[in-house]
Amino acid sequence: MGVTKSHEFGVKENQLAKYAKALAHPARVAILNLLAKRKACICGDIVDELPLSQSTVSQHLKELKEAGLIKGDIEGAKVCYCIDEKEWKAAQVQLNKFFDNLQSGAKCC
Amino acid sequence: MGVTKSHEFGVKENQLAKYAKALAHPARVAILNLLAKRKACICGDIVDELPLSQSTVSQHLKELKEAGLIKGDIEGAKVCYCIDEKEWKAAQVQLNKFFDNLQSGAKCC
DNA sequence: AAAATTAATCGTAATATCACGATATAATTA
DNA sequence: TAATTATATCGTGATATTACGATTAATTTT
Repeated sequence: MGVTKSHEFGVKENQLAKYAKALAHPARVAILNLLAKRKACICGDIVDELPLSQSTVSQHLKELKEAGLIKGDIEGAKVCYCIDEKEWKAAQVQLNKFFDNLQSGAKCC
Repeated sequence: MGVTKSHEFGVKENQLAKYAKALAHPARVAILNLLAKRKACICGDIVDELPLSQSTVSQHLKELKEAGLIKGDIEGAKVCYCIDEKEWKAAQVQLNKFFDNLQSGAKCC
């Protein structure tokens, strides 16, 4: 982002932005859909499902993990990724709270 | 994003990613909070509330407008920004559908 | 009409993101 | 043990984002 001023904003705004950022690319949305529907969770299978290289998928998985939305379990040579249900629900609740804040009534313009 | 492959993904994934991207910066979250709570809607007032320059705020407003979440009404020399309630609710519904897709039950890892 | 206010846009610098191939590392199989 | 398989990481190029000051264009005020 180039010299971002994230630190000038509150914890809540940053937390919400962090979740949103994790969802801000269709590949990551697609990955989360696969995990959510348990159609695939082994890294290699996810790679097979997407039109991206192994290294790119690995990078997206890393971002999702850093946002806290998924976790990776090492199973021998393979890695099984799963949605972190607790964080997942926390993200949903936080996003909903944000959207519910819309105050209807007298329009200002 | 450099040579992004968004087009390789479905309309739904891209739509969701578009909304998420709009929320992916704390400044835009802050702006939406101001609009939602009707604390400010005149561009200049929004600028006064944020630790960013006028041109930067204007750029963020443009992105929110392009995502469809807000609209701007010209009022003489000033511009009043408002949340587009229809699109706002559409975004909330779509995000919720996405989060609700999580299938619980037997863990895969 | 001239000066001031308001907001968008332009140009640009710094940094982040996306994507890939190549390589490294670790586990499995032959 | 050697070869194979699975995944992460490194290095890099292309593009996007964030931020700002300066400028522009349009209104409003003086």
